Amino acid sequence: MNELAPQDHAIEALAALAHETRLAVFRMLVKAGPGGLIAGAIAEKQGVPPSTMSHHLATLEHAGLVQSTRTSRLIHYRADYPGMRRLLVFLLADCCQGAPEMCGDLFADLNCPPTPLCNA
Amino acid sequence: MNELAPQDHAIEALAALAHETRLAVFRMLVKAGPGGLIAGAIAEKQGVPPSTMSHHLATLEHAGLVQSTRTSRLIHYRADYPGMRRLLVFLLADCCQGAPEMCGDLFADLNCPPTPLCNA
DNA sequence: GCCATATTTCGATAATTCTCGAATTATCGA
DNA sequence: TCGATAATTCGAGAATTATCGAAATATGGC
Repeated sequence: MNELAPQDHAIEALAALAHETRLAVFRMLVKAGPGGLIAGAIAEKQGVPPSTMSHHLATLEHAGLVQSTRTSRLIHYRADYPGMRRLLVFLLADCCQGAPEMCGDLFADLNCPPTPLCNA
Repeated sequence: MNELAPQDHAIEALAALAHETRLAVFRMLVKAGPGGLIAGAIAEKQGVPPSTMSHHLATLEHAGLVQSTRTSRLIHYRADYPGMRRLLVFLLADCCQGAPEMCGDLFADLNCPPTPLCNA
């Protein structure tokens, strides 16, 4: 229903990540892989009350950075890879006209093992 | 003096970009190239009062996303390419452990002409 | 149905950020 | 030095965001 302009979508994602707890949670979920983590465990790990964490997770989900599914009483949260990818592409988009040196050969600065996926 | 942890630095940059006017200004400066733009012109182009724009530019500069230099009465602002690059590298860093498909082959999604710099 | 568990939603306060006119600083030209 | 221009800093009100306990919702086991 609510189709947002690309830059508004990006602003929402940037704002969601611009918070100590939420950024830590998102990175934790990325590292956790596709299995994700349970809401309660996330809150405990970060040392914040469940209600506060619920707000943060809702913010991340609304921004398209995480996804959730319920299995019985537990709610699993996992990183939304395509969503994060959209943000990265948006941020990289302006490199072509104006500043290719800003993002050219980005992977050279990462300590990535040279796997096909990461350095593709 | 004030050496910030990497994630705090990233949060500052993310927060700086998570604002309609500031994001528009930063993208404008990236497109403008190394010559940058004059403060007054930026404010006029965005339709905000000079004092408001000054705050926004200071926020971007403090976050390490733009730089300024004065030439006589004019202050030139330009995108801080290494600064933005640091943010991108930080955001990409977790791909290696956990989710390489999140950022692998990112440039395939860009409408970049296949210049060596952009697709390096 | 009842109780326990997992999580969210509500609601109210605290903290932060945003905005912009007015005052201030800096620079130049005459 | 004076006046004009460019931009910033100050200050205060408006708007937004953050926090978290209490109440509500959802699920499963007995």
